[in-house]
Amino acid sequence: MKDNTVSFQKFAKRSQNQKKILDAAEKVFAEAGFAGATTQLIADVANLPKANVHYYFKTKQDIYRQVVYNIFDIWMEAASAFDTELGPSEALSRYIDKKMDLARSHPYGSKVWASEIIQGAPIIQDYLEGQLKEWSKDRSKHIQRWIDDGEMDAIDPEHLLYMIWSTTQHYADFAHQIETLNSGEPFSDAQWQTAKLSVKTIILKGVGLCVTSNH
Amino acid sequence: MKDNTVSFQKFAKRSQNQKKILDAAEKVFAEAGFAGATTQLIADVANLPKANVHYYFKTKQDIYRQVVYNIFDIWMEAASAFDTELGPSEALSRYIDKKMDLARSHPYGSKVWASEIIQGAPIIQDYLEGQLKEWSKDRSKHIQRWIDDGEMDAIDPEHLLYMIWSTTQHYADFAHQIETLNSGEPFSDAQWQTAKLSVKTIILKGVGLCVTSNH
DNA sequence: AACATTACTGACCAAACGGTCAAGTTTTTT
DNA sequence: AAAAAACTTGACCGTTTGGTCAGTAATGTT
Repeated sequence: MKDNTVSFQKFAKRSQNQKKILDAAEKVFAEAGFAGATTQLIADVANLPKANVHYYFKTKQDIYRQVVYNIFDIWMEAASAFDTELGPSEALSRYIDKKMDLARSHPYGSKVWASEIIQGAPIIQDYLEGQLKEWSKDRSKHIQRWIDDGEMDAIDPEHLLYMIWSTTQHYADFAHQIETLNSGEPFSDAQWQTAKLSVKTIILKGVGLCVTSNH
Repeated sequence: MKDNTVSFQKFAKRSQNQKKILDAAEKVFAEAGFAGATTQLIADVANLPKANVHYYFKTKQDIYRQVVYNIFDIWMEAASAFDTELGPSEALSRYIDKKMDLARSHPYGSKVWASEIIQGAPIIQDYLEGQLKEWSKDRSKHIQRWIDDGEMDAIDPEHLLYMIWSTTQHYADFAHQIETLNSGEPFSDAQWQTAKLSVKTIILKGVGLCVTSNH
């Protein structure tokens, strides 16, 4: 059988094993840090022999790099929720919503990202200086325009962005602390709802806006 | 000479070397994580032979534990700035100020703390369940009282605390990212001032208060 | 001066690590 | 069916690690 189906299966197997490894690695890197993560543990979590992991990825750093890049892509895609065509209330509201959803759905990714930055971004410095810088300068300008148009309070745009990033990511990165203070229980759906609303309410009102509707 | 001076010197030498080691360790743990920090590097930064480090601390985990405990003490001391005898504006304002000052003066400590929580607090779980839980429940009650008395908006007190923690600590933990977005330069005095004011302004206004004065 | 305690350190070691490799199996292509 | 390519894996290896230890120096005590 030499039709496309076979080729697709071949591709699927490779890509499928790579995904298994990357998923396992994301969790292990998040819970142990780069140095504390062993290839053996990644292999165990992925349910593969260690040598097989090295068949798909040459080095531990290659796996790590791929994990961080994947996270970065997800962040950047979420960033498009910050649609400046909408008004400031709507744009900020949607962006915060999206970031809170990601904090819940991708906690490991957020943790790996946080650890990477804490340690001085030895791997993804180029992404910080490139895409992230560009994106944040661009959004800052839009926020400044809203301010100039009198649509919101005169707040330094970059600090507003930092506040949104830190607050939303806190629910992923510090989930363990929050869980401990929540009687050891993870947030329920209702608690996540409250969290999202609290964050949006404080930040929007804090810059002279108000929450428009609930997404 | 068998007076107190001698005993004090003896004590001073021991305590002085321990401090050298702990200061070095705080930096190394912050920049490499627990697993990535080697006792050799800690020794090098402390300017001591490795064997000497192990003379004062039995294991790497003992050093780490001490570092995290020291940080926790500093956080808790800062927490007293949240003086509930003052009104909500003054209390929150001072607390945010104090936390921002610590983000600037103790960035390594904040980073070690963040990494520890991210990895599930394997070492300091007892502190989370004890002192931190007690403190935050207590402050939450005070905030709730302010709300009940109509002194501020009805915001879930715990989420307000999380917002203060995440926002202030972000300036320490993500300092490298912020620096990159700031043309590779660390914040100047004026920029720190702006940061503090921005954070206070948004949060206080966000919960229906206003910044009282500048400390 | 003799003794005791504390401080210091180079050399060493077992364990764990990231990574390799040769020898196998399975799958795809011809 | 046979050759080629891709996948799988147990066994192995050089390096690095946290930690030990015996021996020495310095300091304090009598």
